[in-house]
Amino acid sequence: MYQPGRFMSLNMQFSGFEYFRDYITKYSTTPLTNKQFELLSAAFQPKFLKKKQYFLQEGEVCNYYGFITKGAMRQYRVDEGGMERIVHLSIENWWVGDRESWVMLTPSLYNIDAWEDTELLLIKKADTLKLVQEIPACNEMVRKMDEMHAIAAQKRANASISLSADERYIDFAYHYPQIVKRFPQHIIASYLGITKETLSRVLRRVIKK
Amino acid sequence: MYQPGRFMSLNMQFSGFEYFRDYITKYSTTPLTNKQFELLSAAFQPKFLKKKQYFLQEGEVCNYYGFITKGAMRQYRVDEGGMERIVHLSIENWWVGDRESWVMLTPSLYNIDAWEDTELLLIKKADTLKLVQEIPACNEMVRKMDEMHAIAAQKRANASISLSADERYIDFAYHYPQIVKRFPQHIIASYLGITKETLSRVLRRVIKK
DNA sequence: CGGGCCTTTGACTGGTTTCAACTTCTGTGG
DNA sequence: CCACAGAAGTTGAAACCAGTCAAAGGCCCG
Repeated sequence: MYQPGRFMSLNMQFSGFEYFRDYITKYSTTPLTNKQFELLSAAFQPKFLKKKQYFLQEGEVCNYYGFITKGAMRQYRVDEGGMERIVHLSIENWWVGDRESWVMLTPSLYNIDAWEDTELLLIKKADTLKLVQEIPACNEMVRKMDEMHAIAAQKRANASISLSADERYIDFAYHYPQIVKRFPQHIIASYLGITKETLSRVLRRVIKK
Repeated sequence: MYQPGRFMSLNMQFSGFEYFRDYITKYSTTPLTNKQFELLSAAFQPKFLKKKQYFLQEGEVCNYYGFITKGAMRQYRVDEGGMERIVHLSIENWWVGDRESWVMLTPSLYNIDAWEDTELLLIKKADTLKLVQEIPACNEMVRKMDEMHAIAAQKRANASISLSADERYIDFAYHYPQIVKRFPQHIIASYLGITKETLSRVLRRVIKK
């Protein structure tokens, strides 16, 4: 039975696959050879999620990481009061997954689901280890991603500690306009750690200017 | 003129140098050979800081990272109102440095100084790149440290967004009792993003239980 | 003993949350 | 194409948590 190369088949299913190539090459100093890119591509499998469908549920171990080629997803936990606390929002060209569970192999505290119909490229934990060892550019990319992730988290902590609700929204909307457009207000509010009512009032104030 | 190996000389100056070896080996799956360990050691230089002395000042680029073998340090920035906002506290067996400046080679927004008399092992940016390339265990260690760092930063961001002052203190004191013992309350308060007065009241409430 | 640093306490203020009611928007099935 | 239900956003009033300011007390070290 004839089976086309994984790379080709992926390419045909996802118009967004080229974004992925761009993303990879952007992060590595030495450009990937075609050979390496195919090796890389072969490690990924496509996945479709309909709106509201889970990518990961609380208690599961995050064995897959996903690169979003189309759609929008959210990561959140449910607090004691039953409120959904958003900890992460991601759209095209971003990764999704629970980093802590992924790295430590512990059950996740979070849920991740699709906010819109979404197309993903999935990679298994074991396969990343192989890739990182075999492709230097890949190793470098992962390290840079971790660094960026840490820096971003640091900034977020600083923001939530020292900025007012108004400032926090303005700052976020400035840096991530695409995200703000893509999700409803109450989701953004939750991500910023304020209530939807407060965000509504913030917007009234901010728009005035 | 006779010059003993770097490793030996370091060993003699720092009783805490063995902690460093433990630290390294703990993080790498394959144990280091003596050869590798010497190579590693040669890249580090000892440094002493007296209490209040700066390791890094706002505006400088962080070209060195430090491993603390003895002492305690703080990283903070000064806000518009002249308040010192602590962003990081570290003691023996921890690293110090401004990750963002270190990674991006941009001027730091932070100050880092010694809270107690401190002994450090310093490494230069360029040397880390070499080590990471030449010693696989080193590469692995750096990646794991990045991962841990990213996870910790994430947790801190979540805590500062969704926990009350009481919860934040309890959580922090539970996870980092050594740090709490080592610094005065107003420093801990600043790190948690609350005022010293609030922390004082928190403690009164918490101790009651 | 005095001075600096740290902590505690009280009164006041303000930004945010909470709760509840109401409006607007949107997509779906009859 | 309208009707309607569910989701999203708005508004007001009351309660609350934490910040600010000011003053006093504790503690340690020279």
